[in-house]
Amino acid sequence: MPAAHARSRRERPAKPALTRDGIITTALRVLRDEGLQRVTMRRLAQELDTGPASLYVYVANTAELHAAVLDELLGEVDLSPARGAGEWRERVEAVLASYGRVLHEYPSLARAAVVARPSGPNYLNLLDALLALLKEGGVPDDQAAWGVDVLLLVATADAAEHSTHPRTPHSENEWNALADALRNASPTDHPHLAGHAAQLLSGTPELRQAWTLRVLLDGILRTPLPDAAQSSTP
Amino acid sequence: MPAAHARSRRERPAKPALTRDGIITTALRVLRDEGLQRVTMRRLAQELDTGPASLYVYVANTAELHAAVLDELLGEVDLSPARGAGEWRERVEAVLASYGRVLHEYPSLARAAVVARPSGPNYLNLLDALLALLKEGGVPDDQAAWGVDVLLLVATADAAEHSTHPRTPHSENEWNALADALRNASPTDHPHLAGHAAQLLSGTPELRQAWTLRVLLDGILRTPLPDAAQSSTP
DNA sequence: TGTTCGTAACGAACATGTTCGTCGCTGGGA
DNA sequence: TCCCAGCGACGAACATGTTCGTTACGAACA
Repeated sequence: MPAAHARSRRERPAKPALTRDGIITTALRVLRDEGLQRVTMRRLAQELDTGPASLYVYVANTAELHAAVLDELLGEVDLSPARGAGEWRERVEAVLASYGRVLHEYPSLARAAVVARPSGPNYLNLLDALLALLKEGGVPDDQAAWGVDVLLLVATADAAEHSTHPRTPHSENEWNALADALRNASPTDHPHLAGHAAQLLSGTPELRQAWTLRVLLDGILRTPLPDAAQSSTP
Repeated sequence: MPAAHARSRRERPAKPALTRDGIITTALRVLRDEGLQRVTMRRLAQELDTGPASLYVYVANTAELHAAVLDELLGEVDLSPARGAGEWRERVEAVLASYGRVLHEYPSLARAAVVARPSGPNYLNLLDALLALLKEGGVPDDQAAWGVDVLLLVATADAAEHSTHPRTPHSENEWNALADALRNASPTDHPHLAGHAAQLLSGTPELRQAWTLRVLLDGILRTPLPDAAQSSTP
């Protein structure tokens, strides 16, 4: 019955052609309206009046879709500290904190970002801003180039780790599992853990992140690249 | 027809009672025999002669199952450098390299580990070994405590990122997408990216990991904890 | 005008994760 | 000996991700 199909097409001439951009735009709308857990292939297909299979021409899989969505969201990261005044370390901290805040809004996106890193314009803006700050701080170009990668890796992984919903009992239990394990560490089996549980578990996520950032900036600033790395360009 | 059920039970008196340990052991067997992609709830249920729902009493979800499996696999990490002789930094590098090698064998496990960190005995051994090495290197106790966390976070996230199968064209494409984006960066929009693509993309994963590790160790060794962190124990 | 052919789109199918309501066994009390 | 209450186990159901083979459309050509 081809007539029925043809007619359904004719009746919807306004239907936009399937496009990667269109898919991502729709994904963003669904994300804001119903949350990330509703940003599924099927839901988007329904929204675009097609079948799930059609989307796979433009998007490799759900993870890549989420990464693309994240890239759009990255437009909300506040890069103004990069152009402002003040101590460069604090400004790096401000930019990464803003990045972290965006990731924390949509935890699953952080997880997606660990695997499939975005490469859109907003991500490039972020890279550029961080590079500018590092150079301003006197970090040699090559160290800065590798350094931004590590900074974003840590920020992303950190968000992914701390971003299991506060509501789920699972994360609570898992965290307690580790905490209990540390507190009950046997002095003979794990001499360096035993008695140090408090230290290992101390600090708020914010304090730890701030410290980690200082560790990284300090190390990036001081550590020259290995000699072998000067000319290799894959 | 209850008789059928009863008889099937009688005919299999050797069937072990459902146990978290049993589930994980079975998961390990399936992992070695058929790869991680076959370690599914349904496959395990079939292996244990039960339904998928039964497993959820002992395992919260697939991610936690994978984390538990990873914890078992962590037994293969070579911790002998921790007890050996030599420069402590190189021994940290050796331990983390071994850890990375285990993760690289089963990429999805690395991804699982970013979200749900293990807390089993093997993980504790790893923590203890790293702590021992840091202390040997003269790192203050509190800095070492926070430092091991960062070290493992980076090692894990790094494995998760570089561990998309070499076979899938997706990862290849995504990497090229980022590389192309960097190479074509406009000098006006991204002044710090333009012309520096080579630097940003240079180096083998191994060289970058080695550098990152030096960055971290150097920073961990030098950076004292913030004052506010001395007494907080959540 | 009528035919052919490549490409995009599609419907249906299969495997998976996760949850819900029910069922059957087991052990303790009358 | 019989009953029953609690609990672990279970089957079925639903939503999802992903793939396969087929189909409709429009452009090039005779």
